[in-house]
Amino acid sequence: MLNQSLTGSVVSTKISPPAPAPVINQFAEITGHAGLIATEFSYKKDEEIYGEDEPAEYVYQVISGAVRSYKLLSDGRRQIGAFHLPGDVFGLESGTAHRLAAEAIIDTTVRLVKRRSLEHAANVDVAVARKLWTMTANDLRHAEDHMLLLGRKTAMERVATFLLEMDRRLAVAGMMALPMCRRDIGDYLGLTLETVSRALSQLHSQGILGFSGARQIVLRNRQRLHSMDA
Amino acid sequence: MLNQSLTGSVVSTKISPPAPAPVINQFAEITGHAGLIATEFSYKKDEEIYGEDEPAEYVYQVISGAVRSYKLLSDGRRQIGAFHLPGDVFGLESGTAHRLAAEAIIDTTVRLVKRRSLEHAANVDVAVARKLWTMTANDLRHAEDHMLLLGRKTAMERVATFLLEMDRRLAVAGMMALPMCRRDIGDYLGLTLETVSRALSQLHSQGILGFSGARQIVLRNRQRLHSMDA
DNA sequence: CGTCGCTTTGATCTAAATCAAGTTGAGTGG
DNA sequence: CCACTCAACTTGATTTAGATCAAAGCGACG
Repeated sequence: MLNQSLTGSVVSTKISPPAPAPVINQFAEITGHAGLIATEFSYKKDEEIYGEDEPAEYVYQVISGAVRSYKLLSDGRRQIGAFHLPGDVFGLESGTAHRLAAEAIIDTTVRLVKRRSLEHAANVDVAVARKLWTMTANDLRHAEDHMLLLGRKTAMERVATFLLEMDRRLAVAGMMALPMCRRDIGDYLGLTLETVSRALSQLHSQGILGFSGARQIVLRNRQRLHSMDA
Repeated sequence: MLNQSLTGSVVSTKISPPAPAPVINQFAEITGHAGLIATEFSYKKDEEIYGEDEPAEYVYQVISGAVRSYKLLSDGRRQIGAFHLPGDVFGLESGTAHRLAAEAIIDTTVRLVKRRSLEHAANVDVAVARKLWTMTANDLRHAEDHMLLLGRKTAMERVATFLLEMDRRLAVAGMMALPMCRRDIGDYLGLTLETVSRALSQLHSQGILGFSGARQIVLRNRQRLHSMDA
């Protein structure tokens, strides 16, 4: 398991600073600012990036593709805590181990830097330290919102919240191409895949969304969806 | 709402450094190290400490009593994200607003420091910055564990997990005195108060726990409880 | 152009919610 | 000190949202 994250197929390795990517955020900001060494790496669909409780050697940023972070119970029940889309940083830990496992949902390329080198940069530069704290605080905010969803929202409310989240995060030209299957959505929302499917069908029949293929969705009435998200 | 946290009954205000409290943790560590000004303050049972989305002027530490942090849906459904017990820091935000509301569960005394002064200390001292990050990361870890509970555990598993958590955090001489009512427990576990009560009754009838009053609980078989927590 | 994984839809089941009384016990006032 | 009161808790009866079981569609890819 240790170094498992290095067993995927190598695509390229290069020094980063002027990031070449369609990714314009925080992580490049940090790697640029602190002169860290970033490497690119790719994973096939369903490949594990790291396991739960595995030593946290690297911090990752999605360049292309999509990742799920999750916990498992001993009998296989799974809770997905977050989906990571292009630009998102994941696997950032304050301690030495990953609290959730991570897998590529589809073929995915990530940028990665050694956790130790980020921590070193944080010791030297308060702005880096601040950024790490802010990124963890953003993950916490998402988790707090998601606890409310999991503990108290109905199935329809959960699906509405999910659609609005994905619309915000990955809609291009008013359409979203979901990278994940119905089971992943269910394991994110604390529902079964059948319940997710039924909720989507109902929204479709009400004209609130349109499909072009099961995973290509257009929201036709965001306002009504907002009114359903509780 | 602004400054609401100053409308409670004042008990005392004093400069902190050599903390007089039965509380030995992180927060005193920071206030001592960075020479911050800490104030004590008290809240009556069910009094609001701050509201959701209110400006985060202070960071708090429980000296005595107990606090619930929660979110509400518009129709009143409530999700308690965490209980804060003596020694715990709460209300720490990386941004400028509180993401959850906080209320005293019973009469409670807290120590508080201005968020701005903590942030200033973090700009000067990397160790303080690191501590703030670690505290937020610990909250995130708890939230991640709780998402698994809320999304995937059965009612009995949730109650077993709750009992083991409270046993770890507040048992004295093998007995725990719960400060919160069944409804609070339900709103923490994503259950109704009746379901919580039934699960506790079942554990009682199986001899796994003993009661001396509804909120005084002795765990008689932690191992069986662990085997039920999934 | 066939196959297999994904998705949808239908039928049935069930864990937990809801509705509804009682019971208990901590705190109050006589 | 005792009795009263009221909120908290327990327990029972019934309902229900979502899970589970089952069987077609469909569509992307080899």
